[in-house]
Amino acid sequence: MNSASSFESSNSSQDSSQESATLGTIPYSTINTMNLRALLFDPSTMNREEPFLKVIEEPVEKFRFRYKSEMMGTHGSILARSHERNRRKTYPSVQLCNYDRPAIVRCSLYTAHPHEKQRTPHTHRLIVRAENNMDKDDPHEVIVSQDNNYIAVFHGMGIIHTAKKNIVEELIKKKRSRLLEKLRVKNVKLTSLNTVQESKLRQDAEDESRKMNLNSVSLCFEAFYRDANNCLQQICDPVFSKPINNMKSALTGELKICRIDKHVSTCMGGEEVFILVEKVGKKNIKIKFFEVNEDDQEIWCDYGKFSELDVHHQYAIVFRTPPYRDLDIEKPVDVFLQLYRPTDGDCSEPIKFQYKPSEKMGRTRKRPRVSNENLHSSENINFLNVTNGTTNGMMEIGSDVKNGNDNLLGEHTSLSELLNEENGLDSSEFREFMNNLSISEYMSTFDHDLAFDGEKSPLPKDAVTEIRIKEENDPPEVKEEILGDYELLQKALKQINMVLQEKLSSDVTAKKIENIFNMRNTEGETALHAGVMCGEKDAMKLMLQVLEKGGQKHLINTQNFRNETPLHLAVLHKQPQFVQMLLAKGADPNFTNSDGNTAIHLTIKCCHNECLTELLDKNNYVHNEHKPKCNEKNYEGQTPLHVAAVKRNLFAVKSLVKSGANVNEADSTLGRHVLMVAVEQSDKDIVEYLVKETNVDVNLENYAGDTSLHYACVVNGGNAEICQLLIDAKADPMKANHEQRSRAMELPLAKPLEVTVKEEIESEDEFQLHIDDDDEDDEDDEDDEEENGLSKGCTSMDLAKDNQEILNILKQADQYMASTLQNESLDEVQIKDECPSPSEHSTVVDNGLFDEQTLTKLCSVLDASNSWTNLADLLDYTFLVPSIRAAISPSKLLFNYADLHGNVTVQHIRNFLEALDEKEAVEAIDLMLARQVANTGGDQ
DNA sequence: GAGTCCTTCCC
DNA sequence: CGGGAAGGACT
Repeated sequence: MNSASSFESSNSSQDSSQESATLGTIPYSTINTMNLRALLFDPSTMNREEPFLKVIEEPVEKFRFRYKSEMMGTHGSILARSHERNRRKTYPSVQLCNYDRPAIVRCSLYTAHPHEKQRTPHTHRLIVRAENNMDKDDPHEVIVSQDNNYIAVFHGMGIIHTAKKNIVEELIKKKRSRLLEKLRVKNVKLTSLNTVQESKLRQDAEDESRKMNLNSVSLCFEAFYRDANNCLQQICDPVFSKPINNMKSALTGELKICRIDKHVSTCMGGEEVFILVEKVGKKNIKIKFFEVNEDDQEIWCDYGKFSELDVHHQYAIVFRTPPYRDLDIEKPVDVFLQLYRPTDGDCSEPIKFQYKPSEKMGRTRKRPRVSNENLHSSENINFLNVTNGTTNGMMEIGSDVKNGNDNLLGEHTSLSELLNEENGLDSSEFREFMNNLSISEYMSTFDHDLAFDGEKSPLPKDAVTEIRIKEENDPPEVKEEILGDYELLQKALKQINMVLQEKLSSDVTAKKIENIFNMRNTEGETALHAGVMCGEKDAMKLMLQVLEKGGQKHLINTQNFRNETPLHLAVLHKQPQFVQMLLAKGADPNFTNSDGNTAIHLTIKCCHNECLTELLDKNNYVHNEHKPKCNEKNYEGQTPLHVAAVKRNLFAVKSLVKSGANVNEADSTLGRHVLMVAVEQSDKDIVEYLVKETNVDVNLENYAGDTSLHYACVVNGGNAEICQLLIDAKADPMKANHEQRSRAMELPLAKPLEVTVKEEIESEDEFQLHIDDDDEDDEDDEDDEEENGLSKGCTSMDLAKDNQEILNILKQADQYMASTLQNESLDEVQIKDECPSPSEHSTVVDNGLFDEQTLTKLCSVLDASNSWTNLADLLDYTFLVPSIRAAISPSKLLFNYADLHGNVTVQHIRNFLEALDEKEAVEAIDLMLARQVANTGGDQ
């Protein structure tokens, strides 16, 4: 394509008559635009063309630029791209076409600017190693002729990375020799440049050096012949190779995920994932999740959720997974995850990631969930059958029930009797409870269902697989230990019944009961867990009573292998009545499961507000020595409030706050408090509730020094509504985080090659602006720094600088703060020694420039006359003008800016206004100064 | 003064 | 060759 473009450009300057001449015998009129291109590339027409250069072998895309100091020894040379495909070494080559005499083809190093017209010699050196171990600089020349088919091959070239300090000198050297050569064509004797030319050269070199991309170069090929004066005459336009990029540069560097802390997420998304990455720019990186079909076509994609505040330096990103496209998947789905750089579209190698079905919280297996309504559904009874595994088991239960003598719990009367024995389980309360308990009814239902449905009914799939897996995996001798939920429950009830029948002494009974509640299934669960799982309300009542009366209340908190207590399971299965029942019998709500979650955490994770209400209801704790703790952190470091905010559950947030949860508690992973989490979730309602109805501290910062406002400015591109809420709650937009400001990080990492000239210029301006900002910061002296901690880091204002809407909101706070600052510390007006103003009474900006009266006056005058724009110019705040123009009072914003950001004195402003001939304004300031002198004098 | 970037050095 | 890192320079 290079040859094509140069070819076309060489033609494009010619008018049509020449063009038809160029095309030889073909009459111009017969050539339409469609076949013009084809004609030009037709070999038969080509040899009638003007000479041109054609790149035959492009150089490799990436090559290591070495510093001079690295150049001892050999380091390989620039090969051609084709070398990557075939094994033989090939080198960048060009062919001179349409030329029939020997010629010189030259290769030198140029910038890789996207527009060829703007390419200039590059400051790096293109060298070829010579015999004496000396390096010869470009240009490199090769003679072409018929002998080599007019092909120039450039081998053995390397690129020396010119050190920063030498860039300008190196450029001047190159430009000088080129200019001399050019001038010699007209004036053979010329040996040096005049002063004007030299200084122009230096100026150009300095300009170019500033914007030169040091990590991308291009080879420039030119063709010459020697004229009678031995001067080089150009044969045709130069052509350029495709860019060669510096392999070692961090800026064009490879995107890479080095490590990830988890590679599975539920399909609901929202899970926090940490990745370590090779250097990225926080403003120029995305995390892409995508799925491909069998044909490797992308069928779904979404992006990890994070803000620039979640990019740790340039090497780690903490993000939340996006939800998968289908939230009801039954099986895990494999997807991929990769880094994506928007500016150049570059991607890292994808790594595997898996979405798993959204599970019943805390459960890895699916179990049939039983609610009271379908308590005795045939499905569940069938499950029981299967659990028993054998007909034998079925028979056992069936016979138990039919045979009234050695029964489970037998019938009502015998049960009542049993309970009346002097076993320590006797009490009127318990008797009453048992009288209300229809065990026989409960059992007969069992009987009925068993007899009725028997083994005929289809079994629930999950139950079957679950059991089979167990049986296959477990050795036969422990088979009898494998108990399903129902089986376990049955066994426990049976044994309880037996114990109660046996009329033993109370301590033996206690021992036996303890044994019963130490029976575990394969999940490490007791009959209590099983009772919850099965939704057996009556059985639960019985068991809890037995435990209580037997004095083994602690067993109510027995944990399964995931450290879940029956209470955990009650909330996981969204059974508020069990929660209440368990709490009433003394269950401890503060046990944590293996993820460190209390029942409160879990119920919020499950979004079950009824259970939460029960957990937090004081009435449930009347006889319970354990009170719920609302500020406990799980192993993710979250308090229940954090979870509630993540789940965007306003009800839970409110309930927790009312129950004494601390709204200012930080999580232990990032130091986020609830407000910040709510902001991260863009949950306006929770934010509003927190700022308006709780004692939340809006200016709390996380470990990184970010406040909620920082987040509000950047999450999802910034949320104006939430910013407004925070600002109204007195959030401080000038509070800086702990980030170090580094210019390099603010520059786009890699510029797309397609970038237009205009864009380049614009970004240059932006760069300039940053420098200005920084300079201001540098001049904002240490006093400022110590007083406000403002000097370093990034403020919300900084983060919002690309979002006009939010910027305007933050500016309101500026106004507010300016006025409070003033009211609070008007009498502490500082006088600065180093202040350049001759006036002793120049006030320092951070105490407010003007009193209210004066400010109002100034604003009305300057807004009316529009002189505020001129003042902005004089104060060097020209860049502010467009953003504050639309404000009700631009002057006020200007003064606020000057007050908080600049080191402008009242005297400066006064003098500028005088220069602008704003007499009324000057007068107002003078009046104010006079008042201040009077006040100060009075005080002393 | 720490965090980055640049350059040199080394294997 | 290509990767890594030390150490100085630069914000």
